[in-house]
Amino acid sequence: MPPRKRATITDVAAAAGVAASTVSRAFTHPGRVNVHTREHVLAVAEELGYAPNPAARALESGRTRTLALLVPDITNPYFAGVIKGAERGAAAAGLTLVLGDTAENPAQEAQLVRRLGPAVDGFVLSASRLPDEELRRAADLNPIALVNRATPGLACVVADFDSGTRQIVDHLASLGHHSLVFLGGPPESWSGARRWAGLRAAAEERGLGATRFGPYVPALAGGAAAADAAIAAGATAVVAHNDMLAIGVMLRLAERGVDVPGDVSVVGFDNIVGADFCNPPLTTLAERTEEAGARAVEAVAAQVLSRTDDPPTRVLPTQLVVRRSSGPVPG
Amino acid sequence: MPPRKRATITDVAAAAGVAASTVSRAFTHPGRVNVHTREHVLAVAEELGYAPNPAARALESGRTRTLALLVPDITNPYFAGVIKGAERGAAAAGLTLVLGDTAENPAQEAQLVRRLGPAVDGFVLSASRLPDEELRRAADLNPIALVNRATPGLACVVADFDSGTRQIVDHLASLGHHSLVFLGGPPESWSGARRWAGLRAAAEERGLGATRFGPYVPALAGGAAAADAAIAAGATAVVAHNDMLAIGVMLRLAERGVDVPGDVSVVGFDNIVGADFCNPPLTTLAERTEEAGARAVEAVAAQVLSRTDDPPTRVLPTQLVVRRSSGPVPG
DNA sequence: TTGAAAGCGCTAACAC
DNA sequence: GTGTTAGCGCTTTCAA
Repeated sequence: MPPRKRATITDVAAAAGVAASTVSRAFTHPGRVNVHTREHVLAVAEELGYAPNPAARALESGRTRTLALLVPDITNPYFAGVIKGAERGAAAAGLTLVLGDTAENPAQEAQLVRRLGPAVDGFVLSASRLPDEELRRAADLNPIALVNRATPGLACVVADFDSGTRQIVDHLASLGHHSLVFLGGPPESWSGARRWAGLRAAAEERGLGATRFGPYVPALAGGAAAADAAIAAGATAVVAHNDMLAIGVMLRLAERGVDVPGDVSVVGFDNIVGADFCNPPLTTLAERTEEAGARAVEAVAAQVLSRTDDPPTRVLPTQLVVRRSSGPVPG
Repeated sequence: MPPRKRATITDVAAAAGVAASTVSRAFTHPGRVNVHTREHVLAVAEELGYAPNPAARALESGRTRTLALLVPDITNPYFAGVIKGAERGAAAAGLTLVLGDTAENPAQEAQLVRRLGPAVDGFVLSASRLPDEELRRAADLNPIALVNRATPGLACVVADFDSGTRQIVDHLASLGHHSLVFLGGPPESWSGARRWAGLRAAAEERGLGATRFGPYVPALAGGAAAADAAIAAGATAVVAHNDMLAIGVMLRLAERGVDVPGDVSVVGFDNIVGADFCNPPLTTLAERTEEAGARAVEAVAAQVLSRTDDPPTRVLPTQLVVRRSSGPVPG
């Protein structure tokens, strides 16, 4: 069964008694056509419910006016902000956004990049799991911007983890803690590595001890093992790979009768929806995820217009949101 | 600046020493080409990094192998499940998913439908705010499936609110409550109307009183006003339009020293991420949002293949998840 | 089994 | 200011 028939530019041209090219101009170069003809053409188009066929435009121009955003897990609230920001940025630039879920799987990510490549003008890759080399190869075919992943030669938007981790360490130090335990996430996570590196450096600077446990599943479910390890180690302050893990940790701590923040302070990363209403509300490092998404789209759009040799890396500020899960060291 | 050059079918044909049509066949009708030629062609294509241009295919066939999913608010965790399910369904059918955020705005939704129409094979509209008539008009041009919205003549996937609301009322009745207060969401919300209608009917059946307050903003922020109204009315059980509102209500109740569930029981709708870790964990009606997304995609895909006169309405079961926010009536 | 040629809807280059 | 024409990359007749 054929798709419903839509009015084409020829239909409009015939109905308006002009050439197809005039209809085309009326839409794309309104200035280059007589005001009267244009209005007439637009009226006829409206009446016929005509809308230009993007596929045909794309074929001619090589531009699809479409961007793809690939995220590891659409349901992860962290990416909701990135998606929202990218959506907003794309809409502002008159671009369509295609969304892809890579299921945290590099192979799936590579396949999507390959398959979507010819259909889009560029990619925003959020928390990409692809090796640097593969990213660069993909960037030869399509403009790419990375979110929370830095690869030399590619446009990147990253959170300022150096400042962020220092804020966390300063906060814990000011509460009298002498050491912290980092509950790590997936080993391949670029931002996970940056978080730990930053914490470690800041802790050393401040004379705090810092230990890393894990890797744990960066989800509620990963919290039990992480919390048990932290308890066994006698930690007074734990910093989790992300908020979901942090909340999972607090759930387990409560289950085991450990008071937060009385016995243990808990800090997360991301400031997701829910960090404000979990129990106790979570102290966490807020990233500007929406802005990151929007900026990444901008970066790709800019590269579409003029290929840059040295695309920029943008560092977005981070801010520690102190809630009730962190408090003075016990004793 | 022109987009990067990609290998075209002609490049592959030239490199393989065959005609373009043979390359085309090697990809689309593998059976109709000599095994040797095909393998050779595919090898050359692989080497050149060739991938068929979807825009060109779409132009010829009128099929884009792309579906659009429109949601009122991407960041709302409720829609994360729908998105995930739709994404999965689309991937399974070899379709690309385009995502659009309508910002809860009917005009924006209409514009997206219009603009995306020629670029996609069909739409999944989640919690559409469009009037029935407009939906039907859009359905003349593109196959459409609705999620949690029923419009005669269109394919719909809806949650079983009749059963769901009965489960809620039965649960409250079994706890000894004599009446409930419904804290309503947006007046245009189809599912909001269904929820209230169901609660009301079930309450009457069970001999419980049921009152509706609102409308409130269906978000954390709407909770304060809603909670205050419930307190003023002396409610022992409140059912909120959705989980975000319910959690917002609990936050305000805690602030005002009202114990949940000691003084007031709170029930939500949606079972979002966070309903399990808010304080206290929320009793809520779980919908199968992922399945809804996947089924809706299936429904659209089926209509693409053969236009049906009477597309089906699918009702998905709902299940009350009892957590600690609901308890025996006080006194 | 394969090649040549036409055409999908649109835009741009070139006439007039 | 507007019409004519060619061609974007691909699939699909139609011949061979």
